[in-house]
Amino acid sequence: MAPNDTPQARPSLRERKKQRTLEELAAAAARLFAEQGFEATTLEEVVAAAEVSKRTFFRYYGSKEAVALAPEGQLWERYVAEVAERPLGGTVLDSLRSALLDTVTRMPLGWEERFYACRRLAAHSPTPALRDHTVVASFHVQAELTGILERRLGTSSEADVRLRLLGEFALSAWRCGAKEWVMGREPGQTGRPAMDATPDPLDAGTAARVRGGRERLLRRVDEAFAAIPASLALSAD
Amino acid sequence: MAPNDTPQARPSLRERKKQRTLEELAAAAARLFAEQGFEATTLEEVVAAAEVSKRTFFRYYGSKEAVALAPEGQLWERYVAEVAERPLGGTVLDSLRSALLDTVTRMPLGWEERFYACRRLAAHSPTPALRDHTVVASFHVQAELTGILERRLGTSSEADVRLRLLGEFALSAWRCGAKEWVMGREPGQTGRPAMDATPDPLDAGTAARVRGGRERLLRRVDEAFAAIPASLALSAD
DNA sequence: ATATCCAATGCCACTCAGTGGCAGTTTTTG
DNA sequence: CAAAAACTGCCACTGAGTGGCATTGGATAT
Repeated sequence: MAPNDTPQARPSLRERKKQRTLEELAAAAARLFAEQGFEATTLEEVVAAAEVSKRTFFRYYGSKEAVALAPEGQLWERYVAEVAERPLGGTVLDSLRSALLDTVTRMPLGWEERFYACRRLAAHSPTPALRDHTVVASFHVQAELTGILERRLGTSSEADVRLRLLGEFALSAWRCGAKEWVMGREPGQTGRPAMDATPDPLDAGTAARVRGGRERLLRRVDEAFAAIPASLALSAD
Repeated sequence: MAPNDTPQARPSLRERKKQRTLEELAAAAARLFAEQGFEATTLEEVVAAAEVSKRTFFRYYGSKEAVALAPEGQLWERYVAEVAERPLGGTVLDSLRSALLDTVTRMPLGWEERFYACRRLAAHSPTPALRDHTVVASFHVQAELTGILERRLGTSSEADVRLRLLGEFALSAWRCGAKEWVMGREPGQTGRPAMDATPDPLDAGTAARVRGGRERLLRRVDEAFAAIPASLALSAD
């Protein structure tokens, strides 16, 4: 039925246009939010810059927050697909970890810069709307993971609680690792700020070598996963 | 300076009035939301029922969601206070667990019914607004816990990641335990629904013996905490 | 090529949560 | 009792998000 059963499966013109608007919206949003801040920018401005109607915007993104965090959304989309398909062996938590690391690794070129930009935007916003949205998004992922694992493991009895917990832990590790990364903190370092006090709206030029690139993000997340057992045993001096 | 340095510290008249409006708002909201649903009820109706202006409402609650989940908010308020003050010994996770259980135990009489009502409301709402809010709220708690623990333990070096993870785990266990509770699922039970299919808006009469009361909630949360180590080791058949 | 179909878009009016500002009221304080 | 401070009400306003309907423009069949 589809006109393109060709091995290379060129997406139809219509699909390509949709993809283009999707990206243009994200790009326009990223630019405007970076320039003026998230709350100082209205949706009207974004859709005007992307040359679509406000009504159309909401057919692509669920909210103003969603488009601001588009890079993160892309990650989650691929992550759940990865967990749903990859063969899983060893402990489930290890599977979730390696699936996540692989997904990050395979994200398109330059993704980490866009991701860094949106996380930084969230971290520096006066209102918590964006921060809250990242949390909520990671929870939708957790819920999906739980469902997938139930299906793939034939969820037995009270293993149920354990499965839910696993999803939580995987996302906890991600949140911690990602947070460490955006804060640019070195692992064996103490105290809070640990980076030159730069509340610069847009870091000038290549100053954003993006906190050490994607490899460092991977390392941070990996460390967070690895720290899980030790954290459970942590006791008060 | 305060006019009441009396041992019994009677809160000033002004304080008592504030407390009253706070409760009246929560009560009016709970009633209307239960009757008509969360999204079908406008804020105007709520403030009319409580006989305050909309402007005043926002001086008491941060959002429409916040007042709907007021019982949960009360819990968190007391929980962070508890963690901040109680002496902590043994593993940190155990401290977080027992602090949470104690806090639940000491909540005012009838709290679990209001809590159950608002959780059920969230679970049955067509829009995810309330569900999302519970998640966000638990994260603000997690952030506060992390801060408190840093202060109390003199956060050393990379113990930082572990601390953050601990906060996440405590709240993960809470979320899982509370979810089990509201779903009324028995621990050694399989499958999804596990309760008679009752999407009844208000369970008739005392039908809500509230899923076994507060003790069962405590047990569920305790079980979730206890399941943490086992979940880490869970492997694919 | 032309007629047809249907997905995607644009436009418009609308709801409603949430905010700023200021004037009026009540409690506290001296 | 007067002045200060805290609290409230009213009103206008912003801006996100939605429903409905007409219109455009790829896709498809003849």
